[in-house]
Amino acid sequence: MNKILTISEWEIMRVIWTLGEATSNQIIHIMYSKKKWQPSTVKTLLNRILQKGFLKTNGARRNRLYSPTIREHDAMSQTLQTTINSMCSMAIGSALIDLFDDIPLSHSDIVKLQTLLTQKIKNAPETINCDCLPGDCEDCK
Amino acid sequence: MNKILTISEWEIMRVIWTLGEATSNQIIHIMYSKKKWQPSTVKTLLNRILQKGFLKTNGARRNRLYSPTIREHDAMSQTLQTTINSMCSMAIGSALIDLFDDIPLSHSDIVKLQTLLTQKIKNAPETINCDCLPGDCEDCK
DNA sequence: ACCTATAGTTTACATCTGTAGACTTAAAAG
DNA sequence: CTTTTAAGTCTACAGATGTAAACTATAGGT
Repeated sequence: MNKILTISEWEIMRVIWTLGEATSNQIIHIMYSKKKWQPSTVKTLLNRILQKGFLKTNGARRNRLYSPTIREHDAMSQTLQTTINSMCSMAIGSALIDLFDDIPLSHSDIVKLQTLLTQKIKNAPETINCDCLPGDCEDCK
Repeated sequence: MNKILTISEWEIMRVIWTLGEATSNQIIHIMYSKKKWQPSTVKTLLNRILQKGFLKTNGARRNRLYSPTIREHDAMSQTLQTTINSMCSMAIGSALIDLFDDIPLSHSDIVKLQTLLTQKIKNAPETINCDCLPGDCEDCK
């Protein structure tokens, strides 16, 4: 599946991931208090997400339960990966470093990240090549 | 400016950032070899980016030079930040950790990241709260 | 068994995106 | 000076997205 959740769809998915499963009614109420979205908006989004395959239902004709078909975690990585794939490989590192300044990370996240980096540095290349131009990019040296 | 570059627009921007500035003709050729995009496609994209304010021109009526109004770096952080803002704060950390496994990072990027984390861990909170439901999220403990 | 409220389905519509052909006009060539 | 060529502008069009009203049918109440 190469579909991608949009920003609005993410808002819906977040509440379902958090609740584990939910009825449209629940989601409608939550989205109203979070965003003042109208019931129809939520219903439309729910169907679109269903079509994209990120949600499934228990099949009930009424008070149907919606639940995720993918872990939040995996969806996040996927979405971020897609975004990053359209950017210059050479510049990703420093952009992420910048980003990290603003992103709230828990103590344990940081420890995990440090462990990962300690591993990763062992085989890290000296430089990452720019892949913005066809062929070799002389300007990137 | 709260505009965001789309995936296709990123492709164009990447070459301009790499070259510093460029004529439409240059970009047309490069995009043809990279993506087989037709000249019109590039022209349209160029204008849309201009309208969004991420590019400016030198005003020439012909062989006009296009150049960025924002650093690649900053555009990257901005775009990633927007994406991340629609996700659960609590889950970002571990999603990024996952991501890092696949992202190529240079030796020096990793060192910088390590330095940053060493700083960041000093004031890191024990946990980051989930912000997917309105009010306090009991399910996230 | 009948009514009603509401969950679920259809339709709507403006804007954005991806992709590109057609048209205009002025710079370059002859 | 006229012609040609190509850079820049306009138009196009299907599909995605954000946002929501209108419609339908049935589960649950009386």
